[in-house]
Amino acid sequence: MTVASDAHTDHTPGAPAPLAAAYQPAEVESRRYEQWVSGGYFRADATSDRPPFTIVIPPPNVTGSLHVGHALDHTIQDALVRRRRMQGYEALWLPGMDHAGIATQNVVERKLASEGLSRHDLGREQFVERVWQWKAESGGAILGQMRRLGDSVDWDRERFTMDDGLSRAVLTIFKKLYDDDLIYRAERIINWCPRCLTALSDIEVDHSDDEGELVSIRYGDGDDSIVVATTRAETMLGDTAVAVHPDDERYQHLVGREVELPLTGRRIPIVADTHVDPAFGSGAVKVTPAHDPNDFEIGQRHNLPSITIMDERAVVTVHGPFQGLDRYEARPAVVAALRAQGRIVAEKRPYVHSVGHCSRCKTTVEPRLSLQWFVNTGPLARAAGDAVRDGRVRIEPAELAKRYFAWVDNMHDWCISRQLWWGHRIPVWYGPDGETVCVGPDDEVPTGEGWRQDEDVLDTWFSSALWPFSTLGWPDETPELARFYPTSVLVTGYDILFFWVARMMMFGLYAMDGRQPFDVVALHGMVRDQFGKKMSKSFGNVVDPLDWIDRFGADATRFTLARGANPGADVPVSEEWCQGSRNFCNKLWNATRFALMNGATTQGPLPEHAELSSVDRWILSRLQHVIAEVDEQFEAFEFAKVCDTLYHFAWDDVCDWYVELAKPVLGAGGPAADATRRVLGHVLDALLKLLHPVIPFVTDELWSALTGEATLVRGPWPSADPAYLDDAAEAELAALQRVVTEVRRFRSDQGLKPGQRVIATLRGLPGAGLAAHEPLIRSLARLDAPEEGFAATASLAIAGGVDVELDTRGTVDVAAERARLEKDRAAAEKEAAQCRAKLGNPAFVDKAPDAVVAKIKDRLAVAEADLARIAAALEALPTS
RNA sequence: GGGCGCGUAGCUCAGCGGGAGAGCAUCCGCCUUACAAGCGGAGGGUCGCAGGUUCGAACCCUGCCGCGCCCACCA
Repeated sequence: MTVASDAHTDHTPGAPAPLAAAYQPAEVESRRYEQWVSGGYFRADATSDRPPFTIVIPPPNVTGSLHVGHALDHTIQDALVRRRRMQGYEALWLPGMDHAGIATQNVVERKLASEGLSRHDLGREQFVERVWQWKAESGGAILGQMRRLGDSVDWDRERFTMDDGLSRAVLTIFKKLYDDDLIYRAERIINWCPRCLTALSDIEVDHSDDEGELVSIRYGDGDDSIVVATTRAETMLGDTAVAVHPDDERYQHLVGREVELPLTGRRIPIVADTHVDPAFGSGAVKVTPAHDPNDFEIGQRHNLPSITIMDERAVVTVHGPFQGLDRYEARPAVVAALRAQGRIVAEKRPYVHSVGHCSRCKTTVEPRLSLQWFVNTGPLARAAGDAVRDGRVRIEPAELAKRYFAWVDNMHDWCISRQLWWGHRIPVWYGPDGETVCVGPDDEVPTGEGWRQDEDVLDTWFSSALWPFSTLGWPDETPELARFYPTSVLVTGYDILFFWVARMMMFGLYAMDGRQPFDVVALHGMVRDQFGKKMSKSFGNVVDPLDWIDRFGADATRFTLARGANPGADVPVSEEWCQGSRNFCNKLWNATRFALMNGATTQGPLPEHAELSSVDRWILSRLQHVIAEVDEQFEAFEFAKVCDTLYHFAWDDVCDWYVELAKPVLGAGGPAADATRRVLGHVLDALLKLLHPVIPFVTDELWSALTGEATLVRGPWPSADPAYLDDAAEAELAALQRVVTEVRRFRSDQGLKPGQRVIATLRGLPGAGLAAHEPLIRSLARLDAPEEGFAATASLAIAGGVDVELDTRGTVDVAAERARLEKDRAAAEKEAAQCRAKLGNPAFVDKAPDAVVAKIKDRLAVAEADLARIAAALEALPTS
């Protein structure tokens, strides 16, 4: 039998728990998350008197699982919320998901297609039922991923854009907008997807440069003929005019007259319109009001008829020979027919031009005249712009506000009807005599013969635009709404600044009587690979966050993402960097192990100032700086800097120096050791708290082991205490580090083994303020005290006035040492020369600030002193 | 066609008016009693190019070259 016992059997509360030899994330993560949820630590109380802090999650689409971009988004939000929670705020992070209308419908339709079915085979009701089934599956997977990530969301408040409450909010605002004449129904040109068979808003259309063929066609004959160009020849069947610029002298004589439209026998007018660019092509444009947005507007201006020539599947419906042809069949057929008549005067192939595609299925969009519902965005968009202009809402980083203004200040009316089945059905009923009734949540639905509801559903962004207040109970005046609105920060990628943020602003300000939906919009970038490339399946560089969590831990995954997250900037990540983050977590683990093995404690106050060594005072001073920096960086959403600051403090200051300096003190015992145990406990306590928002699992586990407390989820958050700032101690430790580093460098250059005994004298320590530290320096630099027969064979001149004379007889490599000193001398000479040059320049001495001149003088003095010592050291070298 | 941003060490980036930095990678030496997922040390950059402002420029201004993103109704 041994005395060693299992780590979890004999641990009593309040006593430090023994830690395993290395951090094993999996077990800790599941145990801690369970503890956090069952302890109710993430629940936000609408009735407490703490200051509120609210973030509503950008609801993930129920189309699949979370990708690494979500992991970034969630890590940032979780860090913000966790810090506020530790600071004593009533912190609410509200989770939920988006029904994602067209995207989800497409996913389910694809699944059906693999069974050989279409949605029409099932019918509307059954199809929607299938989508709800899918939502249950996919949504469950997403919630599981959020748990793995460690998201500290309030699970009791989870919402879905199609749950009862949010549907009620949709009806309420639709009615309000309708009554305020901000929603209307009109026949307009809209983007139409002939595959999805629905209207699309501008932002659901992706433009790309595609190859096409530009053909020039002669309309009319003889003196009355005019040439127009098009990439969509089939649309000429619907032409109702030709337009020229009013100032274009070439066509003055034709304006007001008619020409014959080939193939159709129709005669169409020539109109003058300033939209036409006289410099492009022939300077004449064919006008197809029913199939082109510009042409539609020209048609409106000149009272032209609109002739729809294609159905919703983009199949031609007119003119015998072409009837029944798909647009891509009709196009060459029309060109061939025109060519047969000798009307094709020029062809340009390939001709690259911008073409719109359905963002969901990539089908080329066909502009189409149709009857749709629109939101009149004018007044709403103006208010949305003003809220940022007058500073009520801050966009971080500020540069991206320009993009926001460009968008809201030029917004077209928003087409909100979609010819889909999955979504909020438009709450409008049409009566038998043409009556139209908009029905709010508490209104009676019209009954009786002939009444029917609009078949269409609302654009998915209509409901997500309500997210910041609908999730808090609006339209009811709930305690949650009163307490948690406006939300504090909206965290999202800059890619949906327009899609979502601008719309939440419009509806939030409108529904909440001018109160903004959030105070700050904190934008982050896209996650990319280690070479800055976009992640794509075809390129094979996609990272699955769950894979990293499995292999390196949730904390390592989060730290890797946060470490690259500068405001608005893209975040490059790689597996190697995640390994580095894992190593960092393990470093913290081992540092805490060391502390516990040596009796570090967080019990009781820190020792009095007089009992603290300068080493203790140094690390405490550094800690105050770090706390202040981290607070500033958090407030500025500079997560990369937060991580960098804490990484270097933990690894360099605490582990590499403080712990190493503490070892001999702890070994010696006595009051000094006791003070060090308290300081070490205090520093680790603060460090773990500062890191907790970013890497919650490992820090909570270690903090519990260190303090015996259950969890630090509720804080407190450390605050900087200026009383512990100590410039003298910092200067002293900097000098100590210089001496130790120089000796180590000497040993390394000399090829001395770490075990190799080196005896040395240390001169000048009192002058450098290091008198008390000789034992520590000897310990860290592995220098033995001089003994009988000591003879210096090498000398190190160290900035700050310390000389180390070493007796390395039998081991020193004179040539190597000489080379080392020569290199140092060259560096010092360069430094001195630079300083002298500056000081020799009267303009510099005259115009530069005194502090800068004084600094240069100091540098020169140091360099000159170094040169003197190096010269002496070279002199002392054996000549052979 | 407009707008925004970026070019700093092999890679990814920080620094943004007074001594060129970090992480990873590379090289050398170490199982030094918390940690080899570690320790110690080293090498590596005319800060895209050309002008200008300044006592002084990676940093401010102008132009050029090369990248990236966003918006837009190029028939």
